[in-house]
Amino acid sequence: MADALKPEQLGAYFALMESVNLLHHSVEQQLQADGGISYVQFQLLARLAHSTGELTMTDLADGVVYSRSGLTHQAGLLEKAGLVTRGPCPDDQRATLVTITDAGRAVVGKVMPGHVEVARRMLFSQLSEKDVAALGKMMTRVRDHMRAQPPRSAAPRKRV
Amino acid sequence: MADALKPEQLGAYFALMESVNLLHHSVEQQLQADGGISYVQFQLLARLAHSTGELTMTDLADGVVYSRSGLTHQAGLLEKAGLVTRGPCPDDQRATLVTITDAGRAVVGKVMPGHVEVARRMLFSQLSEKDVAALGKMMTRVRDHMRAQPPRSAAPRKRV
DNA sequence: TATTGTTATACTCTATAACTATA
DNA sequence: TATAGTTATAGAGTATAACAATA
Repeated sequence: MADALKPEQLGAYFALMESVNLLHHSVEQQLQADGGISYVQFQLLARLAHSTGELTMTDLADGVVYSRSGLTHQAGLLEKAGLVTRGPCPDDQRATLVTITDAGRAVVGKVMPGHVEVARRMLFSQLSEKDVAALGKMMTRVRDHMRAQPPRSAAPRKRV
Repeated sequence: MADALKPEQLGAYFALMESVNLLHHSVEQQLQADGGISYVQFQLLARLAHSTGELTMTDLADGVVYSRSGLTHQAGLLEKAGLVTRGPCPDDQRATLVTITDAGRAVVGKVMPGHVEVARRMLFSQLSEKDVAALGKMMTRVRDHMRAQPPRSAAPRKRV
């Protein structure tokens, strides 16, 4: 039942997608250069650093990664790099508790200034305070809506 | 010389990145399901369809792909799928002219309604007309700035 | 000498399915 | 029976470097 988007909407949509693509690309480069990590890994480390320091795999996955195996893979890489450790979870024997190490926190700290620099140079230099406030409100609303949306692992049209 | 971002900026930044990630992910799924193409391929086809129908590889790459070989690869896939053809360019013997086929236009047409539907459901349902206008202005400004920024292929800190 | 594009190659990310173990 | 996580594997995307041809 969806007709075409209004030209304004279409323009906003493409500008949004392209801007974030470009930003994302620059951020990936910066993170790789300054800390040898990807944006996904940065998100995982940041999430751990901002919590009590340890989270279960499932908690860690939410919103960052779209498949269990993908997270296992990334957690394995982070562990191999010494940035996190994995151990049993006392509350639930099935779960794995991921803990950020001092080295992990150090990487987050090392990477942050450059990360902020990129965001500032590419994004915030072009936005007024009002813009930022408006953008923040909109995107928070949008994000919450998206997170709520379908069961998060929407069925990908399987046969059978 | 960059200090930490203000909390508002940080919040806006992360909400923006996560929203677009989620949106991008949904769009990829929709495009794959409805047309068997990726978002990058959609962008290339859309760009061709909205131009005269044929563009040189370099023109086609701008803003969509970050390496020559990546575009060659994608163009090869599109050609194999019968969605574009590649031929010599009369103006410049070095260049390759990429032309969208009827099948290519058909795929764009086939995929559009679902694409719009996703954008509407995930994004525009949460935005007022004013929001869209503001977002469009901001992101257009940001995109133009990003495109202008460094020489587009910023030197990736090589050794030697 | 600079630019356009391709090739070969290698690496990363992601996803599916099958599996183990706990709840 | 459902959930948490891992493994194996396969597929797609992307980038680097070396190369050929033309400007």
